[in-house]
Amino acid sequence: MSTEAEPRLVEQWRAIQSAYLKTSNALDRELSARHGIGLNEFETLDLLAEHTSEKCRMKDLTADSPMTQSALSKIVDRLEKGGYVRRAACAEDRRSLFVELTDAGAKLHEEAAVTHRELLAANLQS
Amino acid sequence: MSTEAEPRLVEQWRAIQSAYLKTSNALDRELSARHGIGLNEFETLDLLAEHTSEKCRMKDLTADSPMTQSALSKIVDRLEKGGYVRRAACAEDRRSLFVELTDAGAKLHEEAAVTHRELLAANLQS
DNA sequence: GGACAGTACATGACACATCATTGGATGACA
DNA sequence: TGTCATCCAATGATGTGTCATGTACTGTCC
Repeated sequence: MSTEAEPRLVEQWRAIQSAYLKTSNALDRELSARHGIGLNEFETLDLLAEHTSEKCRMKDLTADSPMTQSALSKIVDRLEKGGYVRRAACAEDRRSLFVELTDAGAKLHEEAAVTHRELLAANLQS
Repeated sequence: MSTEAEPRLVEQWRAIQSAYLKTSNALDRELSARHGIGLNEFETLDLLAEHTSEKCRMKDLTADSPMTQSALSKIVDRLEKGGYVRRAACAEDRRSLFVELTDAGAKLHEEAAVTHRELLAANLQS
C-alpha cells in the first residue's frame, strides 16, 4: 500500500510479463514446428497424462486448466481430430464425457515433453 | 542440462504462468470494467506517457512493445477511435506517423494507472 | 535521375480465445 | 411423478492477435 512499493511492483510485473511472453512464444513456436500442436494443446495433453490413473472428465480438465470450458472443448476437438485423444461416454453421469489419451497421443506427449523441457531450460534462468 | 534440474524448471514455469495469467486476467477485466480499455490498450497508453518528452512514432511503439507491428496498428486504431490518441504526420519522413496522447488520453491513462497499480498490489506478492 | 532494395505502416485472411446461450441429463422436493 | 433449479458439454457470435501482403516513401548506387 505504501507509495514507495509501487515502482517495485511495476518492475516485478514487467519481469513476469517478459518472462512469460518470451517463454510461451518460444514454446508455442517450437511445439508447432516440431510436433504440430500449440502450447495449449500440449498442456492439455500434459494434464491428461498426469490424470493417467483415473479417468478424466471434461470438467476435471476445466478445473485443472486456466482455460475456459469453451476453449477446452475446442482444444479437445482439435486433439481428437488429430487422433491424439478420444472422448468416451460416461455411464454414471450421461452429461459427462471421459477424455482419454490414445496411443498416438501418449507418444506425442512424450516427444513434445522433451521439447518443452528443453525450451524451459533455454528460456528460464535456473 | 542435468536431469534433476527439470522438475524445478517446470515448477518455476508454472509459477510464472499462474502469476501472469491470474494478474493479466484481473487487469484486463478491471480495466475494461472501470475504464473501457483492455490491458494492451493501457500498456500502449503507458508507453506513450513515458515517451512524453519526445515525439513517438509507430515504430518506436513497435520497438518498445512485445506486440506485433500489426497488432499495435490496430490498438492505435481503437485508441484513436476512442479519442485517446491522435496520429500526426511526420514531415521528416513521410512514411512515419507520430502518435500522441490527447488530453482525454492522458486523463484516462492517469486514472487507469491507479487501477493498474492497485491490482498489481493485490495480485503480486511483495 | 532511374532502378531497386529496404523501411513504415495498414489491411485482409485466418486462428483461436471468450462470452452467452443452448441442449440434454440429473437431483431435489412437492 | 412432475416441476424446476442445476450441472456438463457444445456451439455461434464476436473480439483481438498473428502472418502475409500491399502501398507509399526513402536512400543508395549506377
